[in-house]
Amino acid sequence: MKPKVLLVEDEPALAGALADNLEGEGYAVEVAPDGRAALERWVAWHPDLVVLDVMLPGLDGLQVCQKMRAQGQTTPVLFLSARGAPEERVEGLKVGGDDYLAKPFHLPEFLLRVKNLLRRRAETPRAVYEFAGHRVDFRAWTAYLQDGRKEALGEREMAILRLLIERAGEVVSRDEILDRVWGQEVFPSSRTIDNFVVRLRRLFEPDPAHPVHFHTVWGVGYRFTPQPEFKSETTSLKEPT
Amino acid sequence: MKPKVLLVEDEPALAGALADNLEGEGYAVEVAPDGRAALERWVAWHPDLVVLDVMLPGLDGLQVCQKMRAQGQTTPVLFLSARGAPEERVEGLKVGGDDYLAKPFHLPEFLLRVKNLLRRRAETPRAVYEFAGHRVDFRAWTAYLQDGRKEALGEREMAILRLLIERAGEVVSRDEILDRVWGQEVFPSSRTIDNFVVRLRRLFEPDPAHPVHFHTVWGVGYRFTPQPEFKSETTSLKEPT
DNA sequence: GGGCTGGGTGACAGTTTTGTGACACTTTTC
DNA sequence: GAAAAGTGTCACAAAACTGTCACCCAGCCC
Repeated sequence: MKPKVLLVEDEPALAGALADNLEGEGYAVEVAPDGRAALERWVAWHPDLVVLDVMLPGLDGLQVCQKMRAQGQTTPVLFLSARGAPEERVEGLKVGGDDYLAKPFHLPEFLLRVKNLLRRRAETPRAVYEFAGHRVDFRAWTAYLQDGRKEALGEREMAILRLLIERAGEVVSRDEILDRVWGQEVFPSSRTIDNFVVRLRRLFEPDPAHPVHFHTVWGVGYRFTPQPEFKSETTSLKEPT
Repeated sequence: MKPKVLLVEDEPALAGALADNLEGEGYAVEVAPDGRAALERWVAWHPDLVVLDVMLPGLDGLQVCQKMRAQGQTTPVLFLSARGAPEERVEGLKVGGDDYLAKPFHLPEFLLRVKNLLRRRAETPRAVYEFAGHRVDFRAWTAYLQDGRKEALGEREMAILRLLIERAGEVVSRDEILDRVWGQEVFPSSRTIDNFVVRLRRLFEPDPAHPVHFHTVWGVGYRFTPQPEFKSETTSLKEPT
């Protein structure tokens, strides 16, 4: 899956240009025009890197970074600032920024620094997920099943699994899966997604015909549930023996 | 254990001052006055971070960094340079540098950036690595195989081996191998990496056709596993942590 | 210079993954 | 109920990717 970059910049022209360039490098980009929007997108989207302008209307960049760090998140942050005063740079690094670049900057340098910071993404510790006795290692692209089997995961397989797990408990629509996993350009047939879900069920479900973890939400998409819970509202309708 | 910083700077006054400050921050510091000495100390001492002046007598900083990267080493590198031209910064980042600071710089900023870079990696690279009865000596570019044979390793061969070993258990993508071993500018064909892996397998795998250590991760890259893992289908014993 | 040696390339033959269409089956809607 | 819409599965084709091999090239050491 493409690395996700959250770009926080209030000047539309610069924001647009940077976004284009980042997209050209193969990143998924979202733009937030101010601090509040930045925090909101950050929580909702879980970007892999935040590019943060220091001067912003309302909440400034430093405060945004501080807020994020206060929540124990280690998402790398690259500061951008018009004033390149050393004291300010130090401020930025002190509140937990990982890099600091003064405007106006050299575009290739910016892109390289972004790439550098993202390189660390693979090293995040939160790469193993466990549920119902299975263990999925996203770094090793491997699933250790409950029964001890070890299975290698394909790229798409992993992407879908990761997406569903990230949204555990929520319904993820087919459209969104298509968007996230395949990108806007490609449109595989609807059967394709099903196929992958089938495979996931075969791997993780005790009884693939009666899924406990990978629920189908009719007319919309799928929902992943770590624990086979019995929610009164949903199960009361029909329960086959 | 104190983080080890190798400071490569030919001007004695500056070198002394920086060394003092770094030591004041609690790092163990060694100083190398030129490129050749830098490589020598690097091999012998295995620092956790290299602070590298770009302009050096003889071998310049960029070349030093390139040499280190060509050996698959991922030790973070912080470049220092009198000329802050953007093109030069980009050069530095391209050969695998992790950060770039223009002289004259603000001391607190320097110290913060050092701290930042050290935050990344805790594990110290080892000079000699053993697995499955083989022993690899990265200093001597030599592998002592399980059966007693002794094999010389080429530079690239070593670089890839080292990179994979540093990331043991993790998938290392082809892109990343290219980046770290060859640098951003060179693009050897995709077959090239395969070839080296083939060679590594021939050396270290009991049965090269069914690799136990150098796994292919389809569509992405390779993964090194020190311990031969149990085959999936048969046993349901206990799992590695 | 002439033969090594380590690196790098292109071709080719596998492999594995991904995507598709057909078809049966379920759930909704009317 | 019956028609319509949406899903689960399967076999199979199309792509994409990897393992090898023979071979080329550039330094390097006599």
